[in-house]
Amino acid sequence: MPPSKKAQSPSSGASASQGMSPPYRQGDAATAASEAEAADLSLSLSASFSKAEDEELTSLSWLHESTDLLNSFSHSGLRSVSPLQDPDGQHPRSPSSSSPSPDDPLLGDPHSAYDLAAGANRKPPYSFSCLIFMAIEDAPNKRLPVKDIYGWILEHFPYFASAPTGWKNSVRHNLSLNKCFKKVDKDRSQSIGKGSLWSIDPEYRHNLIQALKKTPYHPYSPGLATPSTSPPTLPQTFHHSPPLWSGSPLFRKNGGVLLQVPRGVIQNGARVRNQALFPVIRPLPVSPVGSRTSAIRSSLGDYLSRGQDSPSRYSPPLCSEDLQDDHTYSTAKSPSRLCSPSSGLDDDDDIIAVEIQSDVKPEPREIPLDSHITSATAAANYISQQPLRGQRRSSGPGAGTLAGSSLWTKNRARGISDTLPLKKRRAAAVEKPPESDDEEMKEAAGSLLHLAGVRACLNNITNRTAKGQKEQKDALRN
DNA sequence: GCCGAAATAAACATTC
DNA sequence: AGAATGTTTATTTCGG
Repeated sequence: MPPSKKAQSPSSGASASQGMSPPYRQGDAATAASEAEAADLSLSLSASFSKAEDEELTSLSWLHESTDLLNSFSHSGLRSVSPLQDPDGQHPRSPSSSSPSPDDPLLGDPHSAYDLAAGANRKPPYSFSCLIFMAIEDAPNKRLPVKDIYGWILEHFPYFASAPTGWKNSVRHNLSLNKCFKKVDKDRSQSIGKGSLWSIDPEYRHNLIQALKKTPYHPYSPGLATPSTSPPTLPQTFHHSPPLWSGSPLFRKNGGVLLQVPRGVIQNGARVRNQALFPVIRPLPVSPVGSRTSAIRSSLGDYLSRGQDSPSRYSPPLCSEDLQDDHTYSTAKSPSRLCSPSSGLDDDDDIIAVEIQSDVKPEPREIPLDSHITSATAAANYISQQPLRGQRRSSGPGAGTLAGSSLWTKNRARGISDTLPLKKRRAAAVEKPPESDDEEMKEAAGSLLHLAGVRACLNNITNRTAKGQKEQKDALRN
């Protein structure tokens, strides 16, 4: 395509994803909540998480309930923050390109981050994948034809009503390229007219949830403020915040008043301190934390202990705190993918965060914790399936990460059969052992398997005996 | 400057 | 036939 055409594109260069870098500013009254509040919250969270154990991941209800709880927490002395806006009102500013200004009218306004008025002319902060995910999740049957996905996006994001029509192409592009989405077999869904129904691949569902957790409006997105300049406000465990959207059960349950925005408008989930929605996040060893943090961590610790006591039970999706690994749901190779459908691993499988000790930065990685990943082979396989650096363009056409991670899969799949449809090739690729011969990756695999294998084995053992579990955990932490 | 992630554009195929 | 849908490739942008 001629570059000139690109230049003419009104939306070129203003991708939503790029606006998704944490455009937050931390509030200055975030330390107001009392110790007692933190303790209470801790207890409540524990109860909430305990309840979550009994729920299935097929529903986000556990998420929303926790959101509710933490929303109340957010009103107990923590100040809301808002995304920054470009002077043109189109895109959130990245923190790097802006300096906090006390005069910013958005600062502290809990409802201005992405409200109806702004939404009409501001590009949504959600990637297309997230938009599609939300649309499908909002559907009664969790499946939608493309046309209805358009409709949902239009309904909830007025921006697109006046946006160039290319966004529809992008939606279709995402649906096709993103392995998180899959077409419903048309045999079972006839009479919907042209096209197919699209649904979320359960295998990648938590990846999408993780993507949503990266809503740019989350005030404590890692890129927001450096720890040195920001007093400890929220616990580390509050690092990711799934947004609420109008169709979410919680939002509905509260009659749309939960977050006090007009019904039908996408809610800025960042205003909700619901970090602990993902209770199996294992807090990393970080710099000194406040008592609130400690309280939450204590709560999480309890949850973790209980969760490991019953490993077969539900365990909410883990969110790695590693910014790189977790940067997108697609790059974070789905742990379940690791074990592939044939392994029987599903969303209910336990996942552990492997904490790689580093003087510079901890790099937890998601490793499925089940019988399939307790061996060095499994860990090595996990590593070997990671996309190799430098393969991006040379390995073939790619459209980014959604596309990019599937890119790797696809390219591998392509070697299997160029004649099969893309997604069938993917499926075939999953069954085929990885062919990575990259020595560097093997070395990395060795390193990681040591960490992952040791930990996974430990956990496996501890799953058998509650007593052993506690001891192993202690040993692990030491 | 490189890389990753995502958006965007477009060509082409398929389906209705 | 034409529009909608689906797939694929190429390119661009921007933050890290």
